[in-house]
Amino acid sequence: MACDFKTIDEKWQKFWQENNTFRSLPSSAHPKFYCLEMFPYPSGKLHMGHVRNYTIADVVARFKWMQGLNVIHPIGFDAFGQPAENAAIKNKTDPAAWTYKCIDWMRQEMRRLGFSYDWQREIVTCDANYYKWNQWIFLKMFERGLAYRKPATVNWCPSCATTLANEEVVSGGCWRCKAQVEQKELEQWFLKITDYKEALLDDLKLLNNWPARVISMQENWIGKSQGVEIYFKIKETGETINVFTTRVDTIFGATYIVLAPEHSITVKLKDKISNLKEVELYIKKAKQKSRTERVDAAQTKSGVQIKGITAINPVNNEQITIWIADYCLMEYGTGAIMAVPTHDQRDFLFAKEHNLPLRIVIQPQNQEPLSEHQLSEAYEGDGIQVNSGQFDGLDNNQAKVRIADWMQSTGIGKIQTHWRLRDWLISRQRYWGTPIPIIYCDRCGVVPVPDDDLPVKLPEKIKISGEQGSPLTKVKEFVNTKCPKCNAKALRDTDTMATFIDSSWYFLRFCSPDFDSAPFKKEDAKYWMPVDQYIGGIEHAILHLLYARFFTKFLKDLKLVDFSEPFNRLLTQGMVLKDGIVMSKSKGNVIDPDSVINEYGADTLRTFILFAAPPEVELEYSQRAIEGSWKFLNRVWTLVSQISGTVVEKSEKDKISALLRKTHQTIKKVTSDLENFKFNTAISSLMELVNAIYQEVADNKRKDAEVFLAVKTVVLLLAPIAPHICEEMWQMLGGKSPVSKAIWPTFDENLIRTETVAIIIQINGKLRSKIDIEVDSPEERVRELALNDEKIKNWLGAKQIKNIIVVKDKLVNIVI
RNA sequence: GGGCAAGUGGUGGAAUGGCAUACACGAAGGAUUUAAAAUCCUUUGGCCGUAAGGCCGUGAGGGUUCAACUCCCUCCUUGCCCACCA
Repeated sequence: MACDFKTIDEKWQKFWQENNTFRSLPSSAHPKFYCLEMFPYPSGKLHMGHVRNYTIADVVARFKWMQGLNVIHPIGFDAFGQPAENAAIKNKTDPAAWTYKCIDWMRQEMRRLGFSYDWQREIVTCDANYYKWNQWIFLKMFERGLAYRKPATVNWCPSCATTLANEEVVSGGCWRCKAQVEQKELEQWFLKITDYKEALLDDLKLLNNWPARVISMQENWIGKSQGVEIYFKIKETGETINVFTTRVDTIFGATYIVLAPEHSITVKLKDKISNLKEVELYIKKAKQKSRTERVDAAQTKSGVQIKGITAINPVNNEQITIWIADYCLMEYGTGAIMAVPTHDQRDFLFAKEHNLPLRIVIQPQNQEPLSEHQLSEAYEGDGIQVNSGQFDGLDNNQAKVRIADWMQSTGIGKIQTHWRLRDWLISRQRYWGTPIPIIYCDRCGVVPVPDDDLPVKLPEKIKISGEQGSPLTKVKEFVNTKCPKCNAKALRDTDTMATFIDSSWYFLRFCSPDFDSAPFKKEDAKYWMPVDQYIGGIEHAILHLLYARFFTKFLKDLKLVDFSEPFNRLLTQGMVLKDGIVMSKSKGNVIDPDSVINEYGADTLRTFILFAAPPEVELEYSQRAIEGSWKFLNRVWTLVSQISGTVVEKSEKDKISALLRKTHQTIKKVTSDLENFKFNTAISSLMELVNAIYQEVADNKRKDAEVFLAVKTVVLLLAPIAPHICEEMWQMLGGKSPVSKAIWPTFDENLIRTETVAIIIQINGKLRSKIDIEVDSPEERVRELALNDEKIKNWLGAKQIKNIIVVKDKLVNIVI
């Protein structure tokens, strides 16, 4: 009789819900375990990527429950964001209505997958009870000077009169109306994440249980680099241009200087520039380009020389030309670079384009010396200094240090540390987000909304057209207010916050979701935090994780938390593919999880997704493999059905049977596999145990205590993976309380140990024979047995034995 | 362009430096069935051989080692992330 997955799914989902099985409260009786997945954006339906993410987390949570830990496993919705606004424009509805509809749908799907959430902790970030605390944290940052305003450029569509996100700019045009996108400067709010750059970098060392590649991505993003700031004098005026370089060893090869179009020197020395018109035209054009356009690798090496002024290289007093090029960005370094075309590929291409001089200053060792006129690309490797004055003959890495010291002591440069990390721009000219709690008063200036007036509520049911700027600017009741200081007429900030703010501290809100006098209750956070296991996609490896770390450090400075890193252990799961490409709407290869659940049940989908690949790598969706998982679960089901009604017979006591040993081996293997997220091999070994039970029942017609134990063990070990049918089977086997809260089985090392062990015999490293011998046999005996083995004797013949290597209980290798 | 992964049967994938291909899918054969589905059992890396058995084999080429899918070097391919980041 095949298993009726659908009925069983519903029965147990109802049971868990009615019995609050996964409700978690602080308790000193058991150690806590905080299991968290990256909460979803409510876009409409769950996709396979969600299913994978949440299934992995669910197995971890259920496994920890069964191991007796006090587990917190919450879920919520990251509900603010542009898609809701766009959907509202398209369907002429309200973003709130659309969002809550999506949430209802997704919540239902999550229930249908049997996830063990504590639903009483659910949070939705577009709820004023949540975003109130975004505003509160923002104001705390404002008080401490960590939130500040400065002008910044945005992508601006002149025809829609609205700002565009980078992804809404499609090859230089607006995605909706195709109009040419402009760059517009606006006063915007920034958070001073750079104040925490050192801690953000240093504390990466504490994250031993994060994937190495996420650590290195964060390191690169923070981008600490040691280098030298070099002062180039302008011959004609005596002004100085500061240049930052990490390759000071190449300074003698600098043959020109490149400035960012925004560099102030062009304005300052206007009068001296002989081709001013040409220069100004270039600057104007460069400023119109979006950042992405400017950094587009396909772009030609455009640039223009500033005529009438020349720079002096301070190390050799050489006069060199000065250029402006849009590939040089003002935000990095000093907005000016020294160009060394022989040892930097970008400079090389630029120099070739504009016919600029080359000089080699580093010669590679152990190969033909390079020459300027034969160079086809820059040489960026190490070597020996040449054409470098008193530093000739030094190894370039040594020279780097010597030149830097020399520059510092002679005052032509200064050793400096540069960071790539910029402050975080959080203003969005959008409706569907947290209003920025700031009021502008003619008399008092920038005034923060007092704590007592929080939340600044987002006006509801307003018209959103996607045109004529931010919708909030047109809501008079919202914009017009009174200054909290002087009570005069004043205006609210009409921007909203970037949604990454919402996800930067939500893990703390889960600890006390209803608390109403602070973002979270200190004692609760102290009990539950930090997150023991965090699980999510690699696409969040940089921004989300960095912002969450930043917020945590800030909250520590506020003394609201006593730890500096929010996530102890991180798992980044791989993507779900179909036919070798990422499953996505745009590719049209999406499989709806719902349809799989309807046909095969939630447990089948869960088992498949865990079995098909290790969690960190890509997973290829396969209908056949779904059926395979379904077959396996049915096999287990059939076994339990057959055995559950029968009388248990006594088993022979005197010896440890193969089945009992296999049972204990499987407990050991599955336990360690689940600890290490090796779900695929955990399932394999469960399959092996099930196969072994089938053999016993078929061959020996056994239905004794050992068979019962083996079957019960399968149900327990499988419970985190396929919880619905395991609950049902557990009940069939006489379990009184839910298997979800049953005690995880333990193994007996004595039952695993065997008396004999198979030793492999190699000749010159190749397998030639095998023998069974007693465990712990002395080397002498192993050697003797190996040499007396018939097959080995044949192989050896009269050949001379050079050496024999014996690895205890494992192998003998005879070298001839 | 930079950084980081990965490359193993027809397919998804196993393998603390020690039996390569566990487990599963697919395929072939068999049992059961009036028949089919489902289920159960057997076989299944390639080549040679009736067989016993042998040889080859983890992207390519080198190296270290008694022994390499695993460690080192060079290269190729694919994927991901970041990107004129000085």
